[in-house]
Amino acid sequence: MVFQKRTSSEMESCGGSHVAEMPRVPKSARGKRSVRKKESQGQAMCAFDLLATVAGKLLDEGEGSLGNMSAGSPVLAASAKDVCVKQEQCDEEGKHLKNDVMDQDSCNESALISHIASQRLADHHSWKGEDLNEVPKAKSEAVDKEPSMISCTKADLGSNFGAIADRWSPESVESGAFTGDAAANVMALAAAAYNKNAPDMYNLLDPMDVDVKPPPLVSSDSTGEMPLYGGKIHKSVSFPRGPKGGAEYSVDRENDDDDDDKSSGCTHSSTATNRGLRPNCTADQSRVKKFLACKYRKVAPARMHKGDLSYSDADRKPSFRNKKMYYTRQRTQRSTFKRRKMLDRHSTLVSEEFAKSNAKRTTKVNAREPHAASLEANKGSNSMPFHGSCKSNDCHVKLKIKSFKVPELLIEIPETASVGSLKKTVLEAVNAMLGGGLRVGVLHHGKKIRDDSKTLMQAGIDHDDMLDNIGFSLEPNCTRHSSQLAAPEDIEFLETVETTEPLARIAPADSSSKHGEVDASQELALTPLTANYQGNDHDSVHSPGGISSPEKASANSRAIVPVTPVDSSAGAIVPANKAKRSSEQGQRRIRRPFSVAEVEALVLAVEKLGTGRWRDVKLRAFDNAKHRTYVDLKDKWKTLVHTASISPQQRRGEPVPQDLLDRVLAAQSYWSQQQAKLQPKTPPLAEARLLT
DNA sequence: GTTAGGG
DNA sequence: CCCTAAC
Repeated sequence: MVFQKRTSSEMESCGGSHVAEMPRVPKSARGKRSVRKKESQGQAMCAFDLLATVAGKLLDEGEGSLGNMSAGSPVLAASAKDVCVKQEQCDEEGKHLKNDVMDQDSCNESALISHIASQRLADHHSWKGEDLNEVPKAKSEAVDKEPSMISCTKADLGSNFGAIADRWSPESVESGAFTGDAAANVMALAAAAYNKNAPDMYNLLDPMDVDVKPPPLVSSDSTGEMPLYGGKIHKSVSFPRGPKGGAEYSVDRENDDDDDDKSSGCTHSSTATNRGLRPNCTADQSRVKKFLACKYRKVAPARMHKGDLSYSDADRKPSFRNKKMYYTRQRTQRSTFKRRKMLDRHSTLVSEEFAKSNAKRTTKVNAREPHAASLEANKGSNSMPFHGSCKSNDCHVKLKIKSFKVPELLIEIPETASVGSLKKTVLEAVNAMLGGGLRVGVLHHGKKIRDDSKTLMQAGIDHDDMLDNIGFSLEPNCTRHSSQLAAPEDIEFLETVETTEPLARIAPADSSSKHGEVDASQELALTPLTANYQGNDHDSVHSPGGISSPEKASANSRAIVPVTPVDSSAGAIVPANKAKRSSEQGQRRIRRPFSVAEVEALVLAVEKLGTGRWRDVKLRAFDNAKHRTYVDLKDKWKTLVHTASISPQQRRGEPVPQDLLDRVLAAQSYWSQQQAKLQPKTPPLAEARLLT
């Protein structure tokens, strides 16, 4: 009598009857294991601190020694040991926060369940979600914090900066040039310079925060999705639901996802060390620090030991992997966690892989320096030394860099675009440029000094010049590493970043406005990307979940083409190893948020089949959605249950109709109930009676 | 290959 | 989504 249940239910055309299947005896007896060891994480060293300290040491030892980094590396390594390892301090906060939330959740849920338990599934529609919407204070507080965290994590500074700083570092090191601060300053300056060049955009750039909530973009989210299930979704009468979540819903999600994507992209570039950051231990930054620290733990040693940049990611990968647990536990908050996870994963799997979205990011560094325009590199030679260091003479010159000139940027954006998108667009443009590799140009009396080997003196730069006659410019740099950087890996990495990334990101989908020259390269860059990253969020399938697809993402921010005035051969570089890299096994599956329709189908199936039969659920409702595995469905259900048990304010992504969530809870409670009854060897009869 | 859970 | 233990 056990066997027929499937067939029978399978044949049911899922009307309103929820009671269809005899729950399969759950294998839940399997003990749950939370085996994974939590390795000490307290060891996490703050990358910044480390860097700062090391840098400090180096600097303290005199600029002279900085001039020759070939000998500097050993110094670095040595110094690193002495550096006192600082520990992440802001962890607690996050933990508490989480606990709060969790506790509340569980309370909510249990209360809810009990409430539900007494009801029959059939009338689950009757109870309103309002009951669930009460938000315990602690909870709301937690929620309130979220935005800031997100924005920060998002700005996660780092990756972008890190990547850049990192890319600078080779030169910096060799020339004894930049310290973390310098790198940061440069970044800020870049923005500042831009502001200067485009005064009217000053305010737009000023915040420099990546848009957390860009303006709503019309999304086609819930439109073409039905085909997915080939008519398997039965709109039974028992599901009175409002109009499907339309464009407005998807907006948030898009941003959300875009967000994630960004973060993932950030990941790629994150193999870099983030020296541009300041070790202020704000809650936000601490996360960043943690993240960075984790990475840095691995990267730094490799780098230090090798004494140059010749280390390959191949070397790092394994260790990254092994240490994963170090930070897995550091989760402090959901959203942050998610991001970090992605980052971690990426770092381990495709660490050196193209820094997908440098262009998307900016950092708090900028944000905190709204007036970067007047930012000063007043640390003298410490932070802004020239290539031709004044090693030979002891008279150091003090520099005051008021601004950097930035290559012209052309931005074209429809009038209808929102300010937010404008910001984003500009930001992208700037970042694309920055992310594309920069170098500093030095101008003396307006004349460019090209010979790096010249000493300042030889160049005719003396004290008197420093303040007024010296100018710095940021220039796109696409050739430098080919000669300077040792490791092919790095070159590859950089090239990838420089070319495909920014271009692809910005490339207008409709070639409506491009500047000829760059065009071709865009094509080049875009093609391979499509197979990887862009495809990342772009649902190749019918799934409307495909959020930040290029079209959507840049719907309002069309053409931004960094026009590189200098001899930039950018775009000439062919992203050769793109495919190779991405195709490597480890590639994380692209994120495909469940659409409301999918959720509905899932709910429907679960209502009928129950939890614990995901394979059947899959076959039943998602047989045609090859990208949805039963594990996915199971996971989705898990999240749905959770989602349903939290306040609407805490939910993210495309809103799931409350009634659906209600059904989720109802079904969940119902089926868990069934399982419970089965556990204590309750004969199937009981079930049969219940199911009647 | 499935399930169930933790991450 | 990923990873795994336990089936």
